[in-house]
Amino acid sequence: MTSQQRGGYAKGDARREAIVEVATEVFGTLGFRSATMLQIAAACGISRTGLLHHFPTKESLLEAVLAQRDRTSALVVPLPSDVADPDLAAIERLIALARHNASSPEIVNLFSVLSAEAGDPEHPAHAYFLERYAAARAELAAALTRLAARGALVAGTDPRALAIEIIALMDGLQVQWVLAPDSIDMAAVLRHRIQAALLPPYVLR
Amino acid sequence: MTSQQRGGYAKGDARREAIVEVATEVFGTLGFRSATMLQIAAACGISRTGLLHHFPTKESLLEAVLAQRDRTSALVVPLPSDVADPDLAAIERLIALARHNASSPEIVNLFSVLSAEAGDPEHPAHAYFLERYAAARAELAAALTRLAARGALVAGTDPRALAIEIIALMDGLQVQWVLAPDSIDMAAVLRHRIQAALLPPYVLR
DNA sequence: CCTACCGATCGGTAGG
DNA sequence: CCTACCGATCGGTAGG
Repeated sequence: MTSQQRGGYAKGDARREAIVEVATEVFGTLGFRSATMLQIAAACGISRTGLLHHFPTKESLLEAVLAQRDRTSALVVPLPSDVADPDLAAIERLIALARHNASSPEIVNLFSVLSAEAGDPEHPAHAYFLERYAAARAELAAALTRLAARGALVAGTDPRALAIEIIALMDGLQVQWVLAPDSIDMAAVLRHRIQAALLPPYVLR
Repeated sequence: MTSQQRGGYAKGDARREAIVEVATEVFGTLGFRSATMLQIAAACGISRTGLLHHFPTKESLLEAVLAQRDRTSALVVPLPSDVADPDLAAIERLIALARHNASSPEIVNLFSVLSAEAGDPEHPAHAYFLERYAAARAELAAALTRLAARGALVAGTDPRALAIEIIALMDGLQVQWVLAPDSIDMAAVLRHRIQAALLPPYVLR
């Protein structure tokens, strides 16, 4: 027991956070299945069994990585509290997220690789992504439905179909962007598509 | 080469084709790195060393899988020779391909998983997908440019940006479709998006 | 956090 | 010199 801090876990927590960051990069590069605990431990500067002290299984480390992403993605692109139009703001957050992702290749890699890998029902993150996409479709469709009710969308727009399309566009742009970052402006393409669905005077930032 | 010829390799060729089909499914489910030669061999009903007789390395098997996909994708959705409008037909082929893919989950899995995995520069299929996407963007952009010159596209459409968007849409729809096939109509969403870029009297089949 | 281990399995190659 | 494999085993590494 060190006595630098009384009864706290600051040192262990900091180590865990550092491990989760390294694991995010390794899982993003190699996928969950191909990544090994030894590689992650080495990148952390600890032994494999040392790593297993903090995360007893490879799956528990994956859970921590996904939970950390869910926590921080809400923080990096916060919803302003003083917005005049919450539905429009929800859509602008998607564009801001795409813009932010373009400066975080390791996060884009992570979701691009894991979401594809998780198509296999046996994959440990299968349920996570199933729920994640269902929730994303439902939330975005709800916001678009409210916008349609106000006459903000072009006539004949199906909110649910547009929600599926926008989410697909974000994911597909990431695949191309990972391969050729300089050729793809994710935020610009996304913004252009969504703006095309809006009627004047609605303009995206 | 037919299978009736004297002194031919009909038996070996048939075996190789069967192996490539099995490998397509295994690589599509687990990705290249996580799939093992033993799993593929077992699924073929031969030994691992028997498999290595036909494909001396795992990478050579991946090459054969990708080459086979390139060959057959041109066959499943052929370009009709009597089309009045080749540029429009090229775009209709994309929709036909999406429709065809919805009945071939193993092919969708393969490209969804491999294209994400190949974002890593160390991945053996990295160069393949780099060239594949660059070529796809260039070809589609060229067709769209010709359509724009004829006044077939809505004013202000950037052919290259639209090409990137359409390809991203196809890829992103596949990710969602693999997770929830019944919730996603890939061909319908794709057709709707492309139709929205066309001016009357241009109508997609 | 480490050393010391386990049952099994990895991609690839030997001779027959 | 060709094909289509086999059982056994190489040196290393997997997750736990």
